[in-house]
This record gives sequence, C-alpha cells and structure tokens, in this order.
Amino acid sequence: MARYSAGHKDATRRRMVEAAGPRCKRDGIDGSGIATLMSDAGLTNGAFYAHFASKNDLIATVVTDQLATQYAAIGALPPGWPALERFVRDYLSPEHRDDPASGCPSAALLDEITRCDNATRQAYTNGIGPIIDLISRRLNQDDPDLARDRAIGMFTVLVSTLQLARAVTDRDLSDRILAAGIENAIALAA
Amino acid sequence: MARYSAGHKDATRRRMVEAAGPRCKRDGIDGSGIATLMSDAGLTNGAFYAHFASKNDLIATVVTDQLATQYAAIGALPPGWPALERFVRDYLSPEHRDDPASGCPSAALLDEITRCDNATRQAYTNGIGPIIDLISRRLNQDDPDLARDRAIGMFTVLVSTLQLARAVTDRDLSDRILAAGIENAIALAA
DNA sequence: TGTACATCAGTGAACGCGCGTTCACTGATGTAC
DNA sequence: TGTACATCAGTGAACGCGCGTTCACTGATGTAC
Repeated sequence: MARYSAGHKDATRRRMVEAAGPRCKRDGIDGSGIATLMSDAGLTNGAFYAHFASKNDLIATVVTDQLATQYAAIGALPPGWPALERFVRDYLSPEHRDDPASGCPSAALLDEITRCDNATRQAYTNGIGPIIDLISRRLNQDDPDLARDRAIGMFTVLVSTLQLARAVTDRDLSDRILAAGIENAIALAA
Repeated sequence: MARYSAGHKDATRRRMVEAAGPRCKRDGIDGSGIATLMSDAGLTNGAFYAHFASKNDLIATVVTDQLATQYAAIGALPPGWPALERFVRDYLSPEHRDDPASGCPSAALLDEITRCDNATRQAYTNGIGPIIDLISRRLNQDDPDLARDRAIGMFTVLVSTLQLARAVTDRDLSDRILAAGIENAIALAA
C-alpha cells in the first residue's frame, strides 16, 4: 500500500472529468486548456498525463460521462407524458439557456464534436443512441420506427432551439425562440 | 490614382471573406488561423490588418456574408411547397452532410457562434431573422405567429439533424438520422 | 523499535509550436514639375 | 519628355502568449529488516 488510499487515483480522475464537463460546455473544447482544466480539478498541469493519454482522451471520456449523466436524468423522469413535457419546458427554459456550463452537452458542443477525433465521435455515438431510445419509448406511438423518428425530431428541436436562443443578442427574440421550440417539440411528440 | 485600380482593395477584402467562410465551416472558427485564412485568399498574414481590425471583425463579416448567401439561395427558390420540400431534401442529403465547407453556416458553427463576441452574435441575429421570415412566408399558414413558430421549428430540425448526422461515426445511423429529419421537417411544415 | 528504502500522485519548469497582432520594408504605379 | 517623389496594397520577420506535452523532482506514506 502506497501513500494514497485504494480509490484515490480513481477519485482524482473522476474529479477531472466532472470539472472538465462544465468548463468545456462553457468555453468550448478548443477554449479549455489543460492548465485550466487541471486547475478546475484542484491540480496542476503536470499531473494530467498520469490520468489521460492526451487531451483528446479526456474529451472522449467527458463526452461519455456527460451523455451518461443526461441519460440517467431522463431515465429518472416519472413515467407518462406529463413528465416528458415538463422536461421539454425545463430544457427550453431561460435558466438552461443562460447556464450552458451545467446544461445539455449536445447543445453546447455538438458542432465542435463534429470536428473532433474518432474516439470522441464514437463516444458521442455510443452515448446518444440510448438517449434517443429512452425518448422514443416514452412517446405513445404504436409504430416503433415512427416513434424513433419523432424522438430524433424532439431531440434535434431541443438542441438547436437552445443553440439558436443562445446565439441571438436580442433577449425578446431569444425568449420567443424558446417558446416556439416548446410548441414544436410538443407538436412532434403528438 | 495609386497603383491599384479603384475596386482592387474591395475585391481583395471580398476574396478574404469568401475564402474564410468555407475554411471556418470546415475547421471551425478557433481552428482557422489568420495565416491559413490569408493563404486561402492568396495573400500573406501581414496584409490582414489592412482589411480588418481583428480576427473577430473578419468573423462577424463572414457570418453576415454566409447568412446573406443562404438568404439569397432560399429567396431564389420557386414559389410553392414543392420547392421548399426539395430544399429540405437537399439540406438533409448525404452530400450536404459530407461537405460542411460549402454548406449551412448554422449547422457548422452555431454553437461556436454562441461563444463569440457581441459583434459576431449581432451579425448572426441580423442575418437569421430574415431567413426565418422567408421560410415562414412560404408555409401555408393563416396564423402568422404559428407560421413563424413552425419556420423556427423547421430551421432547428434542419440544423441539428445535420449536426447530429455529422457527429455520429456510424454511417447507417447517420443516414437514418437524415431520413428522420426530412420526415420531421415536413411534419412541422404541415 | 528504529531506520533505510520503494512507491507514486502530484509539482512546476521547460519544450517546441502556432496563435493574433505589429511593423519596417518593398515595389509598382500615378503625379508633380 | 524625363526624373524625383508620394502612394499604398502587400510582404515577411518578429512580438509576447498560451497551447499540449514532457520530465526531473518532491514528499508523504507503507514496507523490509
């Protein structure tokens, strides 16, 4: 037994991943440097490579972790449509729009992920499928293919509506975009 | 009169903007350096600041230009629903997915724009409104507010479906996402 | 029990590199006289 | 008409800086004997 307890290194690694999620969602992947990410986890830059092979390696892990967290949150919703509708309204709330750091990883990072290496895109692929399935199963559709299409539709409306609401400088316009997104997500679910 | 003809500098500036659009859409804004952007325009890095006050200044101009181009393309569609449906199918085609450089600026850059300075976000705001209006007017809706909501819905489905199709590593899944996006965009238009 | 050693997560300085930006200079032209 | 000068878009080297990554070292601990 060394100086550190059995789970110490694992705990540090998890701390790095959990600190990196919000930072990347706030500042972007390119905008989040190793020194900052380590400082967020209460460490210095030199310790990074004891935990991850590269920045890309961390990013892939962060994407996996972020999507797993979102999967768990959606999975924990009470059954039935009202809970899903509430989820839609929370997702497209001004609070979520104004706080990307603790929000949806897809809304914050999807087109940056598009330009990431294969491991990160694979992590995204592996994480997003179950989320789509989860939404799909909540829609009262007899046809499972249609349910899946509609689940993808709801998800894409949510993600891009939030991106759009974040991009525009006009607060009133942004609010109207959020309201439209709620109507559209509900329309697709019906 | 100096060495250069009257429109020479304007032409160079336009060349910079038109070369920067595809580069940024391919490599991201952060991923496109001044030296590369100038080389794309057939110039060297030193000439940059004779044309723009900063990289941010160029980016804001590029966003304006890209959205104006998209506005013109949608505006040039023949009237009626069939042309809009064709637009949706082209937008969510494998060709568009596989060629971000010459594609939709929102799909390529929307969440990076979210983290840009105010001038760029203002440029985006100014450019996207007329595009939404254009789509809105093409929808056969009596209620203009509903038409606008649905136009936003179509736009967000298009953008995020393309982002999602680009992010996943599984080609078959990507194709299914595109197909679902077409169904969803049409469903929202109806 | 006391001491020398092995372990290893974490430190902090340094590496080469590309970034956005600056600036002294070039060179082809039109203008002045 | 010929020559010296002003103009100015563009060149290319250099600036300080932060990036991802490397590495010799630290220091607190458990182990060996």
